[in-house]
Amino acid sequence: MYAPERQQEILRLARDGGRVDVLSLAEEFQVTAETIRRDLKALDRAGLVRRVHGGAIPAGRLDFEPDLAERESTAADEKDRIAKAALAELPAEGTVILDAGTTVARLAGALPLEASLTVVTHSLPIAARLADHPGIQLHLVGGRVRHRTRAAVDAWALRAYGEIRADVLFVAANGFSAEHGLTTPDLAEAAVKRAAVAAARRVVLLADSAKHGEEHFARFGGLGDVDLLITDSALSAADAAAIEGGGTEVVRA
Amino acid sequence: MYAPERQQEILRLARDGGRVDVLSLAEEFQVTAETIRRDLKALDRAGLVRRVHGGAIPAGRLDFEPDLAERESTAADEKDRIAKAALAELPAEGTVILDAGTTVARLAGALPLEASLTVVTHSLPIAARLADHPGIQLHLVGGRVRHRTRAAVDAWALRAYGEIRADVLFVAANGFSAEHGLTTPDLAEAAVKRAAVAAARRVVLLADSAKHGEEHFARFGGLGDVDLLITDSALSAADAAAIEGGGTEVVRA
DNA sequence: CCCGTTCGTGCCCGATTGTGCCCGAACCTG
DNA sequence: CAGGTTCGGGCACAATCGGGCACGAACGGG
Repeated sequence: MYAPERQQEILRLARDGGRVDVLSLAEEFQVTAETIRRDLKALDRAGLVRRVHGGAIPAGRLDFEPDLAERESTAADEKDRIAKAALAELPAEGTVILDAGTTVARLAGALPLEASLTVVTHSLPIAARLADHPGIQLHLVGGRVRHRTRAAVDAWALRAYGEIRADVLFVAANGFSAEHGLTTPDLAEAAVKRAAVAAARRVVLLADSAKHGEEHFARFGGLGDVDLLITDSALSAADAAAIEGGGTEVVRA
Repeated sequence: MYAPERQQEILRLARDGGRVDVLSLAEEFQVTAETIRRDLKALDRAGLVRRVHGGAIPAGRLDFEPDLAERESTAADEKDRIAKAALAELPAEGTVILDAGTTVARLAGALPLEASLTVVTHSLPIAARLADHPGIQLHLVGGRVRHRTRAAVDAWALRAYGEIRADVLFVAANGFSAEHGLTTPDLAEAAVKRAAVAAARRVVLLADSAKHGEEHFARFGGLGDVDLLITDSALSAADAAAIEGGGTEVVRA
């Protein structure tokens, strides 16, 4: 039996039973658990199942995002501190744009209940989190929704950002550096980020220090577009000074 | 049972019952209270429940009037049957628009995992539910988000629906009757519904029989705009016949 | 026909995760 | 304010994970 056949069958079993587990599958297909793990990883990357400890669940069954709750726990502390520090950059009143991303989602969750703001976002999880916040006027930016990031992209999103002007944008990036600027793996998302940057008077980049020096496929701006970078204390003082030399203020939370 | 499964189930219990408590959950799932606390913490971090001493309550239900919640749960069976019946109206492939509303949300949750569709919606909960469905290309309609319904309205939404053409629209209404047509309490939502109706080749109305004869502030169309009404068996045969006389097919699930 | 490359798989081992237990602190209730 | 309940952080243990390495089969160019 070939690997793709096996994966197809695993997917069928997962959908039929609502769940599969590594050891039973290994027994069933007469292969080792490692191979099953590789299969599940492949299916997970394809977005067809959701990997869990010990097995997998077919995608679409869960209506919450485990990664938002726990998978980010590796850098959760840094992200929390960054989000906390970002609160200080919120205007007392006015309009802010929230980009997609777990750190920005933390910020959204940390918004004080008495905050009174207009928030614009193209991120589905962030919108869901803010929808019942009493003081927030929420504007959702539409578009095609990418499965992986749950963020809206493409024409509708670009046009919406082209029509507005916000006081502050909180933006995330998968990689940032003085040389290569701000990068992210997906072109469509990069385009939306670029449009959001253009729509904001002030740009605040939220990125933990692990992103520094990283470089991904799509570039959506340079550090010169960023007024303030909020990162964690693991960014070296030298790197911070280099960035500040370019005119970007740096906060190490 | 995997942790995410348990958390999903806890979330369901919380939404159904309006509340959950740590000890009962520990008993129910045969784990210790610590584990339940961790689950609740994860759900709390994801913004899906709100943690309280001794348990948790589902997020977003805080401002719900109890009688509204109760009415919702009493009609749950009907809504489920209606949603099930609506599945038969899905095209094998093509584009469908999903309006906001609890019955339509149930339809969204009941979409088979192997479905392959393009879905357009302006409802935040429905979008969240479909965002990681592997076979669905999801397009989100943006706009101002109303707190109460978590649906996007106003200019962006109207323009988006003005630009598309879908095979089927599944629409909800707070009231429907041959005389007064389709009504809902909010003008802005009515405008969006009207735009959605105009964007679809076929209009399917999902409404339990309690909505029949009800009349609300904003009217967004007549029964003549509806090709098919799916309701429950409590709608009298006479009423059904009257509606069918107007050219609208009626299914009593 | 040969041989280097690639891919799938199995094995090993340190790292991670989920869960339970414990205890001081915080919290409700009366 | 007192007493019991619940919380949350720390620790431990077992299961699982994932990266690295090796082996063998299939493939393809010379």
